[in-house]
Amino acid sequence: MAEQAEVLRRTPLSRDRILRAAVALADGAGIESLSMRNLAQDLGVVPMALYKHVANKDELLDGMIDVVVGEIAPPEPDTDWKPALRRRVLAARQVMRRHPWAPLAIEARNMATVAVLAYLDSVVGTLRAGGLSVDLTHHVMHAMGSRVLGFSQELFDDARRAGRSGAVESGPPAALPPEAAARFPHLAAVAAAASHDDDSVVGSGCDDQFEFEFALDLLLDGVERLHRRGWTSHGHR
Amino acid sequence: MAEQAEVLRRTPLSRDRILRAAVALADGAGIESLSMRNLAQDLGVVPMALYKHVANKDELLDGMIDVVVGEIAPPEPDTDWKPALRRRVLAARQVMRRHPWAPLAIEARNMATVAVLAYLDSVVGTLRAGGLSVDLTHHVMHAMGSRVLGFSQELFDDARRAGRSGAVESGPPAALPPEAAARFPHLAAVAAAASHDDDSVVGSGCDDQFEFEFALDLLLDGVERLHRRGWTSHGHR
DNA sequence: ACCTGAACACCGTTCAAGT
DNA sequence: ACCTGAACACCGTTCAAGT
Repeated sequence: MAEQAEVLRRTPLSRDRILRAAVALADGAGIESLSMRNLAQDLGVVPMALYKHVANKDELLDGMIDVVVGEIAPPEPDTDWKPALRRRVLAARQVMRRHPWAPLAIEARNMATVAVLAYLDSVVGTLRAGGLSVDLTHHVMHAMGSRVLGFSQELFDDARRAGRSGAVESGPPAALPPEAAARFPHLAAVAAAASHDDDSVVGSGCDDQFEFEFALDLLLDGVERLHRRGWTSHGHR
Repeated sequence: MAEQAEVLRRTPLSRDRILRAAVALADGAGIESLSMRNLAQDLGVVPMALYKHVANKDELLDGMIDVVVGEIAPPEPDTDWKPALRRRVLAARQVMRRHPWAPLAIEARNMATVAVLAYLDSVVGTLRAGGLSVDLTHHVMHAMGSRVLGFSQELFDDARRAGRSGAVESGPPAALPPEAAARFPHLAAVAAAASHDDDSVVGSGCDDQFEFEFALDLLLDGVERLHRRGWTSHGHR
C-alpha cells in the first residue's frame, strides 16, 4: 500500500525527465540554484540516482543546452536567404529570452553539443542555398558569432542578470546614477538620450528588440553587399 | 628571529596585491582554480585574511576585471573616429587574449565595474568627437556589444576553452570528426574549406584574427555608411 | 545485481574564541 | 583591538556496505 504509493510517486526517472526538470529549475530559480542535489530533490529522488542517466554535471548542462536549442523553430522554406536567416535568428532570440541562463551556459560550455551543431548546419545550409560561396559563408558564420543563436550579448543585459525567476525584479536604471554621470559624461549623455528617445515605451531604458535588429540588419546588409560584389577572401589577404 | 622572518615573508597584503595575484592565478591555472582558499595559499596567508580587503568573491572578480580592462591602452589622439575605434578594439582584443578567462567573467558579472564604465565612456567620446549623433552612437554601442571590449564571441573559441595555463593544449580539430561530418554536411564543408583556405598557417583551423577583423570591419563600414547618410532612428521606427 | 547512505574533498563565509 | 582556527552550510562525486 505505502509501497504502491511510492512506486506511483516516482515515475521511472528517464534522462529526458531529468533534463526537462533541470531546465524548469534553471528557468524558475536561476542557474545558480541548479545543483545535482536541488535537482534530485525536485524530482523526489536521491542525488546519486541522477548519475545513472547523466555522467556528471557538465553532461547535464550539455543536455539542457540541447533541450533549449531544440526549441528553436525549424526554418520555413524560403527562397531568399536574407529574410530566412533573419527570421531564424529572431526565433532563436525568442527562445533565449525564455531561458535567460542559456546564453552564458552555452558560451561557458563552448557549444559543441549535437543540437547546436544541427542548428548551425541548418543555418549554413540556408546561406549556401542562397548562393553564398563556402568561403563567404564561413566568414559570415564567424561574423555573426553567437548572435546567430539569438544572443544579444549587449553591454548591460538585464535579461541575463543573475535573474531570480522570470520576473523582472527592478526596472533598469536607464540613466546612470548621478555619481557615475559626473564621472562618465559621454556615457551619461548617451544613456539619457536612450531613455527619452522613444515615446512608445515610457522610461523603460531602451528598446532591446530594436537594438538587436539594428545590429542584425547592419551585419546582414553588409553581407548582402559583399555577396552581390562576389567578395572573396583571397582578394583581401 | 623566526618571528622576524615571518614578518618579512608576508608583505603587507594590500587589495592591489591580492588582485594582481588573483589575475596571475586565473591566467596561469585557469579561472576554475581561482578559489579564495587557493588564492590565500598563493599569498602565504590564511583565507580569512582576504576578507579584510575584498568583501566577497564577487567583489574580487570585479576587481580583477578592473585590472584587466585597465590594461587596455588609452586612445591615441586621432582625427578620424573609424581607425581610432578600430585600433582601440584591436588593442582590447590583445588584452583579452592575455587573459582568456576575462570575457566570460565580464559577461557573467554584467560588467558594471568602474574601469569598464570608464572604457566605454572613452569609446563613446571617440564616436561623438567623430561627429556621430548621440542617437547613432547609442545604437552603435549596442550593435558592437561586447565586441567593443575585444571579445571574439566566436562559436568555437579555442582561447576561451576552460584553458589550463596559457599553453595551447591540443590543436583545434579544424575539420569536424568524421562521424559529425556525415551528420552535418553543410557545416563540414565550411569547416573543411576553412582549414586549407589559407596557406600561411598550416592546419591551424582558421585565422581568428582575420575573422575578428572581418566582423569588426563589417560593422564599422555599416556604421560609416549610416553616418554619411545622416541616419536617424526616428526615420526608421 | 542493484540501489543508496555515508563519506571524501572541496567550496564561500561566519563567528567566537584566542592573543 | 586584532587575528584566525574551527565550524557551518553548501558543492560534485565516489564507494563500499546494505538489500
